[in-house]
Amino acid sequence: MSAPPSAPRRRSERSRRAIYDAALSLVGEIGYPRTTIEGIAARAGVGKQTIYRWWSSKADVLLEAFLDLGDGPAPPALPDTGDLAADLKAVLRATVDTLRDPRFDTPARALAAEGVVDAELGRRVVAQLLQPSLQLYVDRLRAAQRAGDVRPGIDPRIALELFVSPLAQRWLQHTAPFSYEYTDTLVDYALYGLVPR
Amino acid sequence: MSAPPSAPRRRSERSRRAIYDAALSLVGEIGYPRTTIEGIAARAGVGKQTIYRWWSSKADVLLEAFLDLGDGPAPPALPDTGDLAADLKAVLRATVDTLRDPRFDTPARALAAEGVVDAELGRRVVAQLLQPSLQLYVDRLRAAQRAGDVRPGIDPRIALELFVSPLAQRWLQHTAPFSYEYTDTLVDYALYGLVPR
Amino acid sequence: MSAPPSAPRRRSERSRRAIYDAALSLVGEIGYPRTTIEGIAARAGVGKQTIYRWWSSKADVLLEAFLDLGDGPAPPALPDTGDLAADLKAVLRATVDTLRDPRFDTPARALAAEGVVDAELGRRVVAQLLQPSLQLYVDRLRAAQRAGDVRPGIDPRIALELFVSPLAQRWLQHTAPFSYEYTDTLVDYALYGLVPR
Amino acid sequence: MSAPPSAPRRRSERSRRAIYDAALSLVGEIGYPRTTIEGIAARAGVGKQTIYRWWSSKADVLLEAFLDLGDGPAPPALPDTGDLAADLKAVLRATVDTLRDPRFDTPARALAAEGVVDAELGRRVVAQLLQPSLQLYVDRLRAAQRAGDVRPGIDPRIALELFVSPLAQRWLQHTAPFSYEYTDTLVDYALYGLVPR
DNA sequence: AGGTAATCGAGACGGTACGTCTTGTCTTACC
DNA sequence: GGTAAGACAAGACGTACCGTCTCGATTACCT
Repeated sequence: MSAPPSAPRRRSERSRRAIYDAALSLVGEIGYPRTTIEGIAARAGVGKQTIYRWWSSKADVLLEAFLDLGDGPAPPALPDTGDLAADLKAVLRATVDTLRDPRFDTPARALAAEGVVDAELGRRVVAQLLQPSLQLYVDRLRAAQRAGDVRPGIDPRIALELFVSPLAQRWLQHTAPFSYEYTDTLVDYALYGLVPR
Repeated sequence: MSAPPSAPRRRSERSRRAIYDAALSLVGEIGYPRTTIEGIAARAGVGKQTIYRWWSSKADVLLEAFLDLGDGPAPPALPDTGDLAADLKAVLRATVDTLRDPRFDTPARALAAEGVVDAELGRRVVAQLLQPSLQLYVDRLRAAQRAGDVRPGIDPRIALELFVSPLAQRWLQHTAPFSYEYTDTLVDYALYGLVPR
Repeated sequence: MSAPPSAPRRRSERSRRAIYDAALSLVGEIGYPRTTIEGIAARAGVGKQTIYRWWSSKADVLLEAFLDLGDGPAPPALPDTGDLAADLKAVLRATVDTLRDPRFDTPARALAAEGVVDAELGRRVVAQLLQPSLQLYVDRLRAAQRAGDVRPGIDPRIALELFVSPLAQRWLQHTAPFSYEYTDTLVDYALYGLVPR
Repeated sequence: MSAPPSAPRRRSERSRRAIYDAALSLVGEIGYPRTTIEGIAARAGVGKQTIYRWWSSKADVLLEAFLDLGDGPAPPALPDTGDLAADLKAVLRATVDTLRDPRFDTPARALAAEGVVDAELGRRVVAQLLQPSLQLYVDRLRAAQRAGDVRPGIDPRIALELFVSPLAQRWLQHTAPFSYEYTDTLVDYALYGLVPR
C-alpha cells in the first residue's frame, strides 16, 4: 500500500508530461497513423530512447496519455431520479456530446482501432478506459432491479449492451450522424422490447 | 452503347487473383500489420506497380480480396419459420461460428480496425461488407411486423442493432468468449425488453 | 552495292524523325541522365516498342540523332593558305565556338561520357563522330609535310593530338574557360616545341 | 577554439571503410553502371541511410573511396636527372602501366565519365585526383626552364597538356592500345615541335 | 482489289533501384 | 543512472524506368 517498490527511481516527470502532450497534440493534428514515435520525441524535446524505455509502443504511449487526461475528477455515478428511462437517456445524450468532441474522438478512435487488431492492447483499453464507465450502468441497472423497474432475471452486464453497443458501433463505423433522438429510441426499444406488450 | 470506352483495357486477371490469394494468406499467416504491399507483390509474383496501379492501399487490396471471397453464392434470406425468436437465435449462432473461423476473423477484423480510423474505407466496408447482411435482418423484421410479432412503430434498422451491435462489439473488442447462450440471451432481452411485462 | 538487303522495309520515317527531335530536345532541356526512353517515346508520340525495335539503348538513339543533325553538308576540308599555323589557329577557334554552343555541347558531352564507360559505344562515337574531323587535320598536316613546313618523319595522326587533345580535355573536364588565346598558344607550342630553338 | 562544434559527432569508421571496400570491389566486379547504392550497402553490411547520410551520390562514394586508396604515401616528385626528355618519358611510361591496371582503370574511368556530365563532380575529380599529379609536371618544367632546357616564355600549365592530354584522351576513348613508343613519341614531338628546326 | 504480315500507338506487366521514412537498438556526453 | 542527441542496421514506402509483352489499328506490299 506504500510506494511502488521497483518503480523508476529517477524518472523525469517533465519528460513524461511533455511526451503525453506531444502524443495527444500530434494525434489531434495529423492523425494517429502519421503520428510517429520519432515525431513525439522531437516535439517533446526528448530522446527516442526515453520513450522506448518506458513504453512499449506508440499505442501504449497514447493510451497512457489518454488515461492521464481523465485523471483527477473521479467518475461520477449515474443519476438516479427514480425514472430509469429518463436517466439512461440523459447519460447517453451526454455520451453523444463527448463522442462528438474531436479532442476525445481522435485518440479514442485510434485506441479502439488498435485494440481491435492488437488483442493485448485491446484488453487494456477495455479494462482501463471502458470498464469504469460501464460499471456505472451496471450499478444503475441493479438499483433499478431492486426498485422493481427491471426484471429480476436480467443480467445487467448484458442488458447495458443493448443501448451502449449500438451507439459505440455507430460511432466507430461512421454509420451515423447519431442524434439524441436515436439514443432515446435505443433506450425505449431496449427497455420495452420489440414485441407487442 | 458499344464497349466501355475508358474501362481498364487489358488488366491481367491472373495477377488479380494471385494478389487476392497472397493478401489473404499473408494476413492469415503473419497478421495484418506485418503484411506489406511488398510482401503481397513478392508472394503473388507480381510487380509492386501492378498493385499500386489498381489499388490505393493495403486495406483496399484486402477489402476487395475479401469481397471476392464472398462472390458467387447470393446471400440467402433469413429463415422464416414463423417463430421470430427462434429464427434470430439460429442466425446469430451461425454468425458466432463464422466469427470464430480464423479465415474470416483475421481479415475482417483488420478491415474493421482500418475502417475505424480511415473514414472513407470505413464507409466502403460498411456498405459492401455489412449492409447486405443487415438488410436481411431488416427484411425479416418487417415480415414479423406484418405478422404482428413486432410492434408497428418499431424501426427495423434500429431494432436489429439491439442484438447485432452487442455481438459485433464483443467480437471486435475481445470482450468475450461469446457463446450461443449469450446470443440467445441477447435476442430474448431485445424482443421482450428489460422492464417487467 | 544495291539496296540494303535486310533493311527495315516499312519503317516509319515520321516516327524516326520525331524520336530524333524528342531525344535531342529532351537532352537539351533536362540533361542526358534525366532523359529516359519513356520520356522520348512520350514526347515523340510513339510507342516504347518502336524505339526498342530500332535502337539498343538511350545512347544509341542519341548518337544517331546527333549524326543525323550533321548529315547533309559534307564536311569541308581545312583551309590551306600556305600558313600552317594560321590555318590551324583558325580551325581551332571555330571549334571553340562550336563547343560553346549548348545545342552541340550537351548531347556531344553525354555521348563522350557514355563512350568512356561503354567501350562499344565509345568506338562508334570515335569512328562516326570524331574520325571524319580528325582526318581533315591529317590531310592538312600531310600537305604541310609535302610543302616542307612539317618535319618529314612526323606521324600526322599523332601530331594532331598535340593541339586537339588538350582542347578536348579542357572541354570535357570543365577545366577551362577556353579562349582563342589558349588555342593559339597550343598551336605555337606544338609547332615550335618547348625547348629553345 | 576547443572541439569542432558542428562536425559529425560519432561517425562509424568501421562503416566508412566497409563502404569504400564494397564500392570499389563492386565497381571492379560488375562495372560502374550496374553498381548500385543498395548493392554497396548490402555488401558493406550497412543500412542505405548510412550511405545517404554521408554521401550525395554513387559517384561521390566512389570518388572518396578512390581518394582514400591513394592516401598515405605522399606523391613523389618527378625525377630530375637533368635530361628532361628522359624524365618525362619515364614518368609517362609509368602512367601507361597504371592506366592498364584494372584496379585503377575501372573506377577512374567511371569517375571521369561521371565528371564529364556532372560539372560539380567533374571539378572535384579534377581538383582532388588530377591536380596533384599535374602539379608535379609543372614543377619539373619550371626546373627545366631555370636550367635553360625550356624556352622562358612557355607556360608550364599549358605545356604539360601537350603530352598528358593526348595520353588521357587515348585512354578515355579507347582510341588506342597505347604503348611506350607512343608516349616517347609524344614527348619528342612536344619538346622539339613539328616544324623543321 | 483484297489478303496478309510487319509496324505502329498504347500501355500493362514483372522487375530493380531509387531516395525517404520510421523502427528499435546502440553509443556518447552531459548532468 | 537517466537523459538528449543522434548514428546505426533493417526494411517498407511509393515512384520512376527498365525492357518485354500483348493488344487492336493502320499500312504497304504481294499476290
